[in-house]
Amino acid sequence: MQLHLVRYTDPLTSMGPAMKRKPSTEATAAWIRLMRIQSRVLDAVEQDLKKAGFPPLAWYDALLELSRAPSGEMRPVELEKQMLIPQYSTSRLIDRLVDEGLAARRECKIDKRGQFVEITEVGRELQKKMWSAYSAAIEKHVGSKLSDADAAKLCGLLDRLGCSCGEAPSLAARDGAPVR
Amino acid sequence: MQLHLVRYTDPLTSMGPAMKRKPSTEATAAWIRLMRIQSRVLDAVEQDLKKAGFPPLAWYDALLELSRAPSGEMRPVELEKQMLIPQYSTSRLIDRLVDEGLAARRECKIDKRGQFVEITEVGRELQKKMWSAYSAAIEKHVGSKLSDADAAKLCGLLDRLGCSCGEAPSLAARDGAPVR
DNA sequence: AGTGACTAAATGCATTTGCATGAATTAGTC
DNA sequence: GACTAATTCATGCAAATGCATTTAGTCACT
Repeated sequence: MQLHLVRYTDPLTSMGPAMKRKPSTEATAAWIRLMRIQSRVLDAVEQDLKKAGFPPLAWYDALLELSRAPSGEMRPVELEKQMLIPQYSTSRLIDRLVDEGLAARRECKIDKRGQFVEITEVGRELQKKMWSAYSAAIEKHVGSKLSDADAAKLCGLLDRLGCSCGEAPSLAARDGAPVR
Repeated sequence: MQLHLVRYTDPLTSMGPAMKRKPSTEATAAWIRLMRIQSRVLDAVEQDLKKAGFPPLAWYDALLELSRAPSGEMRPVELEKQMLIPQYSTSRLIDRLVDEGLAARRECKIDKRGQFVEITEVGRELQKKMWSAYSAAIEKHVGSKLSDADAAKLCGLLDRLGCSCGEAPSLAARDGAPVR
């Protein structure tokens, strides 16, 4: 349908060595759905959490990662890799967790550039409380709209776009769901 | 519809007045994938556009909506509804488009509270140029990883989460892909 | 016409993000 | 060991975002 674009709008497209193929209507539709639905569902879940008086989801993700780490501590760099967020973002997220008494910075003796971040008891408790509200929101906005079989299919299709998202499903579902 | 909900009853669920049903591992896994993959794919596409020297996707969406509107103009409120972004966000987006000469504010005679926003020739050109890069990015990050049949399946599954995202696929793909 | 409820859009202010850079430390190389 | 490159983390600054409020205009009703 957008053939006319290819045909005469853009001579650039046919020139470069970087040949630009146009997506099928199906692919485009999938892209749109992926963007719109994700945004809606995420919004809905975050709103639920917020209404219940909880901090943003990113905090949960960080607390979950920390709580899973051996002895509840990890390096910021590691956290950064797990959460797939930029370095400065991690740094500031940790700032806020520390400010709220949910985590603490510990000196790192083996590498003096770095540090360790350790989750506190309060942090662990918050993570658990949040999971209760969070899981309810997931059920409400995802689980209740899809059979398990369909959810699994959806996973499979999405995975092909990202080439695996790291974590085994069984692990992920054990006591929480990291997001980004 | 959601028979699986009724199937099992754990003690937790049947306790509170606020019935918190836990999601299945499949649902949780789907949620995680939806969040992570979307974020990755969106990032990848936005990066491609940025590297090509183009403004953010939101600009494209707005320009596309405007270019589709009869005589290339619409009310901010309408744009807001189409794009599913907050009112203040629309207001500022328009500011930026106007600053760059991509759109112009027009007086609205029938309702003096409001206004019309009209896309300029430059705006239309930018929209077309962006679509060329944008569509290439969609093909690269979505189309090339999924058969058309699978893309269609993915659409179907996602649609069930959001209960339709407004637009008919054929229309959406005609000359662009609005995102949020 | 006057009042109050409502809608369209803009804006002030605090918070958050993105980007680039800086400071400290470690690693690699000769 | 001295020098350069790479790493870990923090931060200043500009831009973007979210939220609440303001301004201006409309509408319904009496």
